[in-house]
Amino acid sequence: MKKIFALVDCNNFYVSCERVFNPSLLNKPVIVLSNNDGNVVARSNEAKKMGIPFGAPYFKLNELIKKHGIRVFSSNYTLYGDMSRRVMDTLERFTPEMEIYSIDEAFLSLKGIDHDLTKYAIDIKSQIKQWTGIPVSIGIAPTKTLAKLASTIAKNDRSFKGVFSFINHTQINSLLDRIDVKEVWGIGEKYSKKLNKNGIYTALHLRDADDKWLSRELTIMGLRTAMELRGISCFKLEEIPPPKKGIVCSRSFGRPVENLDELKEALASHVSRGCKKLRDQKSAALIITVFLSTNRFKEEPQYSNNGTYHLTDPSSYTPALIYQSCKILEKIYRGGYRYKKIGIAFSEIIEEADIQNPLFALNQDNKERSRTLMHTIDTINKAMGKNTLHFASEGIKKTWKMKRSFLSKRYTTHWQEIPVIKG
DNA sequence: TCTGGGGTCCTAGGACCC
DNA sequence: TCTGGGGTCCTAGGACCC
Repeated sequence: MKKIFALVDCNNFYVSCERVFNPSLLNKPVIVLSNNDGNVVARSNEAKKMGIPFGAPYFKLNELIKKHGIRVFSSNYTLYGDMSRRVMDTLERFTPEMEIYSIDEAFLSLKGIDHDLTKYAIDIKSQIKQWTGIPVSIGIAPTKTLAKLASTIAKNDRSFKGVFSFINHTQINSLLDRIDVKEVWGIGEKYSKKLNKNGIYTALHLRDADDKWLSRELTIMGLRTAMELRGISCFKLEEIPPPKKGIVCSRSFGRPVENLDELKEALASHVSRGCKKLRDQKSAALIITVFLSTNRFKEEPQYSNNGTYHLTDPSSYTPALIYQSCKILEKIYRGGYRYKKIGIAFSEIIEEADIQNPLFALNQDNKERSRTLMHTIDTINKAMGKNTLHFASEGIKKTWKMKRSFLSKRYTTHWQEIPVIKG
């Protein structure tokens, strides 16, 4: 049977989440900032119309914000993560096969749905709106790449009311010819420039480009993208997310940090989060990398470096990894610089099931104890809230923590912050 | 004063081996 | 003086995504 994909894409997701719990934001320009209140990562349609680009640094927008009364929010990932889960739970009721592609997007397989596909998608859309308050756009097509484009068409052309399907469409060529090639999934800035230089400006041009040229200039991935535009499916639905091959945890500081002990605190809390991610996916790492850097936007002495340590046994045991990463930090740290960011990366990640106990492990008891300790901490934190228990090395005051000056409440996950309806 | 964080895949080139 | 050929593994870097 022919494949049929639907891409469900939440409109301006973070802004929409804020609006669900704060209706005064409707029809107003709203932006949401990245971690540390750095850049704009989500914009309402009104904000987009004012010409605020994705990624604009917040501090450059002061005037515009004042002039137009733009509402500003810090990223509230606790809220967005929970809203995402609600949207995905709703989608799951409509199809057994689905891939959660990102916090605000999911691919569905509509193979075997025998009623009118567009009508079905309209039902999905209104159900999500009703149950979660989040508006979505839905694109339907025989390949993922076309489904992505279909959802963009659905979003941008109001006459489609949020749903567009390429299936059995008679005007595909003229539609593809109206889409800039850089809108195509997999074609970024560099590739679109290269394509333009060679006379390829639209999705239609890319579809009809020469295969050999494509695979030479854009690698096999570019060729696959063109194939997908032709309706030949090359990217399948990934229903079960594969375990991560690398895990990175880093943050920039709310203020410059010079002091080694403060860097260690920040590092320890990143390691702690990273180890939790390892344990959540039932895996352990063999390689730790620590990296730190100064603020590259400042005209002041710059330094960045990283250091790596290979563990003898794969581990996800927080205290051990904090210890090792601090040793790495001591090696790469140079005094006299104003640091902006520190982070940790875990690689060579092994699944727990594949870890063989070393033949002559003398410390089997210790291992068992470590595992129990981690499990206990994770369980308590799950029940009582993140960071109920944490390691002393992560610090108490954490004055280096990221800035989040415009944080909304955690409406859906904390009893104290639940919205109250006044009668 | 102020510029995010976390991933994936592919390729070229070097090291090393027979 | 001559400067093989093929294979594998690893790494760094480049491209992309949200």
